[in-house]
This record gives sequence, C-alpha cells and structure tokens, in this order.
Amino acid sequence: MKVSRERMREHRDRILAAAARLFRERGFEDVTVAQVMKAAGLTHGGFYGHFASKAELINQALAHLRDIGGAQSPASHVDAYLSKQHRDNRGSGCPVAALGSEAARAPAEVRAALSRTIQAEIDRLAAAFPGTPAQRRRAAIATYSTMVGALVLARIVHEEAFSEEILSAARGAIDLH
Amino acid sequence: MKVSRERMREHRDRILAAAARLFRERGFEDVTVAQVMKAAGLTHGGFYGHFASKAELINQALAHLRDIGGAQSPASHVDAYLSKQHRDNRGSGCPVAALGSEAARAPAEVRAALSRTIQAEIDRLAAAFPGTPAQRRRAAIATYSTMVGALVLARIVHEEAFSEEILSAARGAIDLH
DNA sequence: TGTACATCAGTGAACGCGCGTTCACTGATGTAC
DNA sequence: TGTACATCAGTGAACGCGCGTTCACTGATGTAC
Repeated sequence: MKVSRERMREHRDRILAAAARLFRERGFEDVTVAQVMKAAGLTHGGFYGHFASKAELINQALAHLRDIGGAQSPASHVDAYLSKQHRDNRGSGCPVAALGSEAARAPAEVRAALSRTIQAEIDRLAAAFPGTPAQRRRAAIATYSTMVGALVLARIVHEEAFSEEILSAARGAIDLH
Repeated sequence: MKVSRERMREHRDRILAAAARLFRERGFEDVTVAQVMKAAGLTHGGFYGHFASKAELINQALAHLRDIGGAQSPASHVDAYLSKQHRDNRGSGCPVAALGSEAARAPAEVRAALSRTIQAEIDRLAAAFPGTPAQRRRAAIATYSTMVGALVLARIVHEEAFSEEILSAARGAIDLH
C-alpha cells in the first residue's frame, strides 16, 4: 500500500543502513536484495521503487557511509581501529578494511566512493603528525596503510593469539604525538 | 576420452594455476568453474574428477600458491611489492592483498591457507630488522601490515597520482637496514 | 472542513538467466594373458 | 612382444536452485473541488 512521503524517505534510509551493514559483514555478492529489504523491514518487490539496481544500491550505500565520521582524537581513533572490538564487528566498522580487496575490482563509482573515505581518513590523521604539510600527509598515508593492513590480517588469521599480536604490533608501530 | 596418469596430473596443475590466477584477478565469486576449466584448456564437466567442489578448488589453489615464495632480498621484495607493476597485476601477485577482505569471511580452511602465507611473509621480513627476535617479529608484522594496506588502498583509488603517492609513502615509511 | 478519486509505495508471485553440479557417453590407456 | 578388454579422464547436454528483476494488484495518501 502507498505510504507517506516522509515514511518513504525513512524506508530508503533503512534500506541504505541495512545494506551498508550487511555488505560490510558479508560482502557485496553474498548479500541478496531480498535480504537487505527484509533487514529493513520490507519485502523485496518494493526495492526497485527506491533504486534502479543492486549496483546502484552498492554505490549509494557506500556514499551514504562516507558522511558518517567519528569525532574522537586521532590517537584514540587509531586505538579503536586496531581493537578486537573493531576486528569482530565488520558490519559497523571501516568499509575499506571490510570490502577493500573486492572494491579494488569494482566499478569506478564504488572505487570513487571509497576513495573519498580514504582521503578523509588521511586528512584526519595528518593533523596528528609534526612537520610540513607534505611530511604530515605522507606519515598519515603510511599510518592508515598500516591500520587497514593490520585489520585485514587480524581478520584472516584464525589463531586468536596471532591475531591479537598483529593488532598490537601495528598499534606499537604507530606513534602519534 | 581417458588420458595418461601423467597427463592427468598435468591437467590438475593447470587447473590449480588457472584458478589461482583468476581468483586473484576477479575474486572467488566472479570466477566460475567453467571459466577455470576453459583457462586450463579443458571442458567444465571434467572438473569433478579432480576436485569435490568449487570450495575445495579454492582451498587447494590457495594452498598451492603458498609453496611459491620469491628468493630476493627483503629490501627488493618490499620495493617490488609496493610497485605499480604489482598493483596492476593482481593475478600473479600477493593473494592476501588480492583476496584479503573476502578471505576474512571465508571458511576456516581458506583462512588457514592464507595464515600460513602471512606467517611466511613475516618470517621472511623479520630477518631484515635489528634487535631481539621479538622486536624483529613486531617490526616485520607492522611492515607487512603497511605493505598489504598500501597495496589495497592503491588499487582502490582511481586517481593515478594519488595511487602512486600511497605506494611511495608506504615505501618511504619502511626502512630496512 | 469534507468528499471523491487519481496517484503511487509496497506486496508477493513469477520470470529468466547463470551457475554449480550430475550423468550418460566416448575412446584412449594400461593391464592380464 | 602382441592382443583383448576393463577402466576411467574428459565431453557436453541437462538439471535444479537461487538470484536480480518485473509486474499485476492493493489500499493508503494527498490533491482538487
């Protein structure tokens, strides 16, 4: 049945939020349109009233995600990023670490959305380093690379001790002043 | 038609090599059994004479890959890893960077195969650092994290200059003596 | 403010395609004599 | 060493399932008067 314009906008937001969570948890391909709609409390047929295709949903979900940045200090952001909690909660965590290797093969729009996330993260970290703007930017890029790589490795590795060792070594290698 | 035992072993190797290349290029899900068999010069029906399932092929292909390690020095290995050439040739490159975020959600066997690759890479890099074994291992873990993260980022980013900047910043942050 | 009706968001069955997997068949291999 | 035949690797058509997408329908919304 028809629904008020406000409620429709709310449905759209719920679909995007569900998609952003499910894609990060299980990847683009393992999540079906029907599952996203169910998670949003709707039936699958209505999906195409909101989005032209599943590919379009992927684009919009990642673009939507980009707008949500944390406000904590760089140092505590790094600690939170390299925590067991983040490792074990892909659905609410960094989309670059959760989807990075798939995204590298994705259409230009998906890559562009994640590029903006990467750019924002670098800008944010740059503030925590000393030196010229160029030096700070280079340090921020290297730091973010370490963070993403360590989280990906920690999620692959199955032995808990090894996984924690990776997070700890990465935390130790990053020193913000 | 039947084929000699030697030729069958050769076919199996060709299937594994084709799978290892295609999976790294396009991911586990976008590659079909028929495509792997075609790349190996065979037809898809024969696949199940070699492997019980596609999942089994994924396991074996990653395990097979693990045995092939380079022999260059740590310093030139890092440079090759963080090169444009490696970035642009996923099919013959590091499986951790090519498949990392998908592998994190994969069955235990896939994760175990990649864990061994990670472990081997860390051991190899550790030799290039000074200090106690524990210090060297921590440095190697942080270094490999930076390498994997930077390669993943460089492959996502669509602007060529930004992508090269990421590789360069990571190279600069790693100093082996 | 109340009423009539055109609009259209959401529903759920259905469609078509591609994929993993199976299977009857073919003909070369390799063993038994 | 040669021959007869059982074995079995590879072929390609077919199957069944799940998924993205479409569509006729429903009934609440919101506009025109």
